[in-house]
Amino acid sequence: MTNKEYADFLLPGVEHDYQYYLDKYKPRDLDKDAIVTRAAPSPTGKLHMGSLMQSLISSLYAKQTKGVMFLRIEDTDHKREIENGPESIVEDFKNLEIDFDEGYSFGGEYGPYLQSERKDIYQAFAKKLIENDLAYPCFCSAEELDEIRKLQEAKKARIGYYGKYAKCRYIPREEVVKRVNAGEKYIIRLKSPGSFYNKCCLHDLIRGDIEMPENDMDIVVIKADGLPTYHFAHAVDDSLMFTTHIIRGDEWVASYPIHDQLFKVLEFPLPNYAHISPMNVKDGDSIRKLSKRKDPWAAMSYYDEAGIPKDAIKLYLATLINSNFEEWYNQNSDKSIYDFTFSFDKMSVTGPIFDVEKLDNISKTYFSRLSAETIYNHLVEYTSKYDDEFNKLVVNNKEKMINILNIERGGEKPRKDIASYSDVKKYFWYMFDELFDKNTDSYEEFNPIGKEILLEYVNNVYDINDSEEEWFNKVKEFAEKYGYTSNRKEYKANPDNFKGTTADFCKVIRIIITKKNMSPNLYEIIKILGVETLKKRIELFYK
RNA sequence: GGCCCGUUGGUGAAACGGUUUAACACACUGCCCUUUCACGGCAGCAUUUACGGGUUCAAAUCCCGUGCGGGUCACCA
Repeated sequence: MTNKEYADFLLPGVEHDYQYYLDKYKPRDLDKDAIVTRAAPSPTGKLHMGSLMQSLISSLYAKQTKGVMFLRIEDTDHKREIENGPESIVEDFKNLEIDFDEGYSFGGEYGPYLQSERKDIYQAFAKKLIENDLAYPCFCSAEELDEIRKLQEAKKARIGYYGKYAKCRYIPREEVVKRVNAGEKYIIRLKSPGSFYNKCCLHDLIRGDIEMPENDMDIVVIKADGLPTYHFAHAVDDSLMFTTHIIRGDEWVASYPIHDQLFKVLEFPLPNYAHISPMNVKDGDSIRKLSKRKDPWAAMSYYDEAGIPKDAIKLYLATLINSNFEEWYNQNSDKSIYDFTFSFDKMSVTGPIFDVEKLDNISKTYFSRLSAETIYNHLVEYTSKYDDEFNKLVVNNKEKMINILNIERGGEKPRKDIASYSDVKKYFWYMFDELFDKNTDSYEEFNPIGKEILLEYVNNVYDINDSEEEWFNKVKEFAEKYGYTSNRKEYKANPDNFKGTTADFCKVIRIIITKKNMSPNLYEIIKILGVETLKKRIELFYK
């Protein structure tokens, strides 16, 4: 039996040999510096902050080098897969506005992009290994493996399937044939040519050079279901798909020696690696990895519900990716994150702590730079999904809503208060009678003024056509008549001589019409609300 | 336990042996502006880079050790 026949015997029914695939996938025709990268999620759940971070970084580098970013679904573990896994991932990426140039559901020359559909490809390369005596079948059961582990623990030896512990490595070919023919189940393991006492070096783009012992573990290459392990799939896929940069979580650093060896043994050139640190979160006094279970804000759905724009999140992540991004962006606020040149060596080796307050600030700044029309459009979209009642008001009062959003917007110093689409209702509910009338909040405190005085102001003094300056002058004059001085310094010197300042007078009006001490420009609010509403709310307050 | 990584203020961080009395941004505090709250402006906020040694004329930066934090050791990715 030749080696080739032996390989066919162990992995029968494989349509093509590896040379076929080597010929089939041609190198990409791209600029020399173009980065080809990918998102390679396993369909085991929803996308979260960590996935966004990884895919954003990948897409940033692909875009800025005119490279390619593709999507590959790593569905080699059917046990953990959720229903509609791949579709749900595509959907999530769409919502996050991460664009792919090719990949699962996007098409491309290097597919299939669903690993379960590449079984033949992996097996073809596994056969190559067998032919070269670099892989062998293993008949060990879970129990046997467990025994080996226990033995190693007792002897304080390194744990794993290697060296003399790799007992199936030494089974003669004749016996293998006999056992296979007898129907025994087996998997394919790498016959590791490495030694624990040799060094292997990872040249990481972010972390620099890391020296580790060479791999000497006979790791599994093809599992019992015929599908590859992550390690083997990584080597085969990223070679055949011509990925230039592997950008992935740092939990993979430790298995780099395996990957290094696999690429060599398969005679593939090594790609570049960039291992990114996971995002952390402060939990009391300790710091831990962001957790899908414990941290509601780890899930992207949290931001969708809260109405925090994806672009604001990306802006925040960009500041974590390259800290000099923020300064650049503050000077180039009209540009997008894709206009900034990110670099690997400015990326931090330590995992950042997710800072909700910083996100909040960035989101506020982001909103302050949007036009009222843009916010309006997104608001309609947001409320249609999460707030029917408000959605009706927003849709039926388009002009009014835009006017409201326009208060203190534009110009050099736009107002910064809205940080999410849900904030709009929180800050402006009182602009709608429908919401005001059923609101049960109590009025914030202030020193009262008689109803007659207020009505006198509304009926005799206020004119909706006044400019802001005219309006304010009239307010000052009127308030002065009732003991509210417009001279702040005078008031400070002798507070007892006055009932208050113009500010105190305005406060009364503000609270009566909004219930709150905090609101945007009063003049604009009254103007949008109109005299009738003003009167109605005064009546309501004194009722 | 083995292997690997990290450790600069409340947070993200800059600094790549001397231009550092450790940038910048967020948060916080105070003042100013002001029709409120914000925004904005100004100022303050690490006597010092986890700790201990060493190398050097010179260390946050290089080396060693300790502590602490993290990752990884699956037929999971």
